[in-house]
Amino acid sequence: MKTLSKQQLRIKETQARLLDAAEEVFVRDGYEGAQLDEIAATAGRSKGAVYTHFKSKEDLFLALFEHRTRSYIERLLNSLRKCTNRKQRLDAFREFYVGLVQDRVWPILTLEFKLFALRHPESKERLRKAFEMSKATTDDATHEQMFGQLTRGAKIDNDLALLALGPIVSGLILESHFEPEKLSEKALRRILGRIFDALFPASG
Amino acid sequence: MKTLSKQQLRIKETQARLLDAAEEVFVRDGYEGAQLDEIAATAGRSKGAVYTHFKSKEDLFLALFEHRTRSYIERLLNSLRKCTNRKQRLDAFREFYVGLVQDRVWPILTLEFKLFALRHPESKERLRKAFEMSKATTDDATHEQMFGQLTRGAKIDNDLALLALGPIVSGLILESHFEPEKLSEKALRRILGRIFDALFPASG
Amino acid sequence: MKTLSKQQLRIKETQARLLDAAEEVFVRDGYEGAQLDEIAATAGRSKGAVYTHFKSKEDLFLALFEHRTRSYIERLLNSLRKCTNRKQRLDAFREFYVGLVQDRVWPILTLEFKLFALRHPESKERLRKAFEMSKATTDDATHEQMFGQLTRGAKIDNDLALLALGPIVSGLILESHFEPEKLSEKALRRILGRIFDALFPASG
Amino acid sequence: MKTLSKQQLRIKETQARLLDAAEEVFVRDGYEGAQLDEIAATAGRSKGAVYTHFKSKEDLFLALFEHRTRSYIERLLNSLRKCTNRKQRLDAFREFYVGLVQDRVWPILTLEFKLFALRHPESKERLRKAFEMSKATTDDATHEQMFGQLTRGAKIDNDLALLALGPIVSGLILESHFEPEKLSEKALRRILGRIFDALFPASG
DNA sequence: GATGAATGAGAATTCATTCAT
DNA sequence: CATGAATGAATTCTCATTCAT
Repeated sequence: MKTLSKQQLRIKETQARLLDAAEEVFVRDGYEGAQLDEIAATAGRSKGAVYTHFKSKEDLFLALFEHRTRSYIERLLNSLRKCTNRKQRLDAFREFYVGLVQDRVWPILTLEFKLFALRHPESKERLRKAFEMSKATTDDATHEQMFGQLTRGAKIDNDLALLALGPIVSGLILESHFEPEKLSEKALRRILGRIFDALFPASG
Repeated sequence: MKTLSKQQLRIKETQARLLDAAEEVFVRDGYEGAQLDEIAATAGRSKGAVYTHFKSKEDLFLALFEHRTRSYIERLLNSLRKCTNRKQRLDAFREFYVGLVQDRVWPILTLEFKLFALRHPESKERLRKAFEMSKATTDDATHEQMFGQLTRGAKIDNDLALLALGPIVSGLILESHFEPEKLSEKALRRILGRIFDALFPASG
Repeated sequence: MKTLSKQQLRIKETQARLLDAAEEVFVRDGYEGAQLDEIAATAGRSKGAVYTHFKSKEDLFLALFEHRTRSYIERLLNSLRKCTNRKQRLDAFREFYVGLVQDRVWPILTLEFKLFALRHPESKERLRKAFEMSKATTDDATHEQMFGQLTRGAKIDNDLALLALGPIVSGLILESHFEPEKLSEKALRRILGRIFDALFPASG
Repeated sequence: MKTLSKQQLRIKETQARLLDAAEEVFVRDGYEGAQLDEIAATAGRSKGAVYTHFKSKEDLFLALFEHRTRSYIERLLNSLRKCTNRKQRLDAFREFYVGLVQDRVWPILTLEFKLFALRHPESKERLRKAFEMSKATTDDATHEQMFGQLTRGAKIDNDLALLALGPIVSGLILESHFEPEKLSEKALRRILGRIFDALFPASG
């Protein structure tokens, strides 16, 4: 158990504040539209502080992605760890995705990252690693624990479905901003649930 | 039927070129990242020409959205018009959505517009009208011609599903840029088809 | 004889103004210290205009060097052209260098360019070409017309002396800013004259 | 003879390291281009340490000038002190200047200081004192010891020549960076020697 | 004395927009 | 209608300087 000095605490806090502020501003204004000035101000720090901790706007953006990705994976793995049988695991997994609907931020940010990646081939490598990370959540063992032993064809379908879930959630959340009444949280859950069940029929 | 003078033809052509160029550049670089200079150059015109035809960058962007939206609606209505019975109509409709996966451009542009709308409340009104247009495709009559007479609950579900389809396609297309092998066009069609069938079970 | 349109004239004028302003400000403040803002203002143009005509601050700086180098060479060649015999030519040459003493600007700018070149190896190639240009003034023919047929050893010494003259003038002009009374124009001429004669003894 | 405590030794060392590092970086990058960060790093210290010992970047720069000026004067006076007659003294003096060509650093730094002085009238006073110091080397007594009793006119010429020598060396050293082969150390010595002899003919 | 996180003024550069031709 | 020179607001990033530890 390491005790952090006051300085180290302050540093940690600054970084956390900056990441939080970055998330808020990047989601609200998009990568290009976001101004470092505003991120800094939102974090209660000065512009310069951003550069003490991140090499550039892009670096901050990517660091944010990596950081949040880690959190989400952590969260998913945690809830999977609590499960004791296949059914529970699958339900936890289903709930994780369906539950994303409550999160107005991450799915949008995810779109932003993907669009960024599309448009900045230079940072492709770094983003690839982070994407990798988020896809690798379900290694073979975990996969089997959730879906059981599948035929090769069914396995491939499952993988595809896994790949598709995130983007689908993102798309839906984005749309819900324009039809908040029709695409209420409840409605989204129902749609997503139905899609999930259609994509993972093997889970029977 | 009016014949256009050479002058008018040139104008039409310039506008068409600019819209095409705008589409290419906006998709590639995003709204903020796109430069009028480059759009103009891609269209084989100069920056100034853009301003002859459009009030501003934003105006060009919105005009593009309206223009393309009209095309897509046109296309959908055309294929529906050719149908003679409910089954055909539903299939045409299904094919329209599933077929979008061939289009690497429009679904991405759609995301871009939505994100733009989210972040530019000033132009919300204009965008709302265009969105309206694209949603209104399926008025009650058309709706019934495709899905038959539905119970109120089923009708609502159907509406939701209609709303959800576009964003889902966009999300999937975007993702496919990062997993082009796994999310091949064929794979996307299969997934989308399955989702379509899950969302429109009434269509049986 | 080409007539320039009003537009072309304006462009020419802008470029000339910018180069003049650049010279003034670069000499006064040094390359790093010079602000584009001020150069633009001095030229009666806006910052943006600088970028219409030059790619960057560095580009402006280098363009200035090339431009001025060309002028000086032109001037020297012109006065040499008027000469009809060796003695006249040598005197013209001598006068050119000694006369530089009146110019508070070019010798200092020359130092600035050299220091810049030392510190920006990236643009070495471009600067090398300009330096080349200024050294190549005296090709073999011109050389012989001034100094006559020299032995190999004397020729080498002459070349060295030619190389040394410019820097010596620059050093002296710079110093004269700190001892304006002692290093008056007259005093500088005397010193330079004496040095010239010591370096070109063959000229007898 | 005071013995310094460990503390005091450390201070001395830090200052010496900082001055050395400053020299290296200022020469390499110029005053404006030099970054305190890099000077500190080169000295094996942190940025903060610079401010413990010097009030500002400018202060460090000026302190460096003063310090080095003192060394050079010291060195010259030392070699003069060893001499027992006029001829020896004059030779020592000549050798001092001609020998400067071995030093790629001080002559360039000298230019940097002069240019700085030109552009920072605020610190003119402080620089004037240092310049004074370096010029005052040769007080009347020393002067006479080297050059003998001169007529008023010859004395003035001598003074001018003394003033001119330094800048000439600086100019030549700078140029030699661009023509290292032609302006080799040997070539420079020869040119400088010739110039020296031309400027101090009285020394016969 | 030494550290380095934080500050914030400052500068180069970009780019949508205007307008004379 | 089309051009592109010119504008100038806006923005990222730099770096000397400060200060709590």
